[in-house]
Amino acid sequence: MIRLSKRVEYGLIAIRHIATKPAGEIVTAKEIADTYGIPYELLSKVLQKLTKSGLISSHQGMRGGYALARAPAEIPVSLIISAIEGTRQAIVQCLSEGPQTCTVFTVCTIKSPLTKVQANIERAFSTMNLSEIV
Amino acid sequence: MIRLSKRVEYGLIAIRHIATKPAGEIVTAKEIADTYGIPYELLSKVLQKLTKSGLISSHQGMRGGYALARAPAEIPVSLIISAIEGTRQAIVQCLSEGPQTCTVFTVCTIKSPLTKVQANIERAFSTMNLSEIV
DNA sequence: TGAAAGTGGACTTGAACGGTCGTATATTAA
DNA sequence: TTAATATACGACCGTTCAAGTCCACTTTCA
Repeated sequence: MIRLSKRVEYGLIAIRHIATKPAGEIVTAKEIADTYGIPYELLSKVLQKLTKSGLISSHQGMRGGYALARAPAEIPVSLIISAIEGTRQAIVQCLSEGPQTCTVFTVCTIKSPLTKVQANIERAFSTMNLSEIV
Repeated sequence: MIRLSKRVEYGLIAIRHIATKPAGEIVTAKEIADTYGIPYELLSKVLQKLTKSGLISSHQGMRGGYALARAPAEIPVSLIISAIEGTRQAIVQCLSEGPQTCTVFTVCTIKSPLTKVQANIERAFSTMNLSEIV
């Protein structure tokens, strides 16, 4: 009924993998890709997104790799998802776009009831953090 | 971050529209399509799905149309969604497919934590019914 | 009988996603 | 200083899927 993208799936697996290591230990993208059979190039991009969002830190060059940038308890699942998917999207267009761009805004009737559902979903993702996944 | 399909969106708008009418009154697909600016042909198929699932009843021929088949309080939003989307899908492949088809099953580590998130989402949709949307 | 309504299959199109390739850049060890 | 190893990043491709369209058929009532 509702599905996370492969990117997010890979991102969750990867960041969890990093979190299982002793704090500060550096993990390469290749190690993660090999361990879980994830396409290396795709995983790289996901990790780069997580880096840009400040959830993990990257270290270039030889002996480089990735490490957590925060404590696992400080990383809610919702942040991981929005970091990877970029534009945060709502369950219906009306909720994520401005009212002026919604074609059926004046007659749209399901908007307000769905905000409640939306809030529930958001909470489902934001109340769970990385420390609970490890 | 997570989005309902247009079909579901149209379905919710439509069934809500039907629910606002006096019980037993018949509403045509054309009326709904015109009112909300929804493509008629697409809406028809959505309504057909809702009909096949027994949420609404259809009346063919002239002066035909659709009416609710149950009381609004007996129609949870989750049923509307699954009626339209057909196969109920999980947020990650692992949860909806059998374990044997999941390529990373043996090493997949995020499956069990995500079942909790999944359950929360399901509950968000199943606890709300049509009578609360009208 | 004809107009109005639902039924249903086939098709097109566009965007998004998963995945790949190639290259540039940074860092470290020898 | 150089070679190896790692991330960074943009361009590209193929497939899939959702949205939308078209059209032929059936049913019903006036």
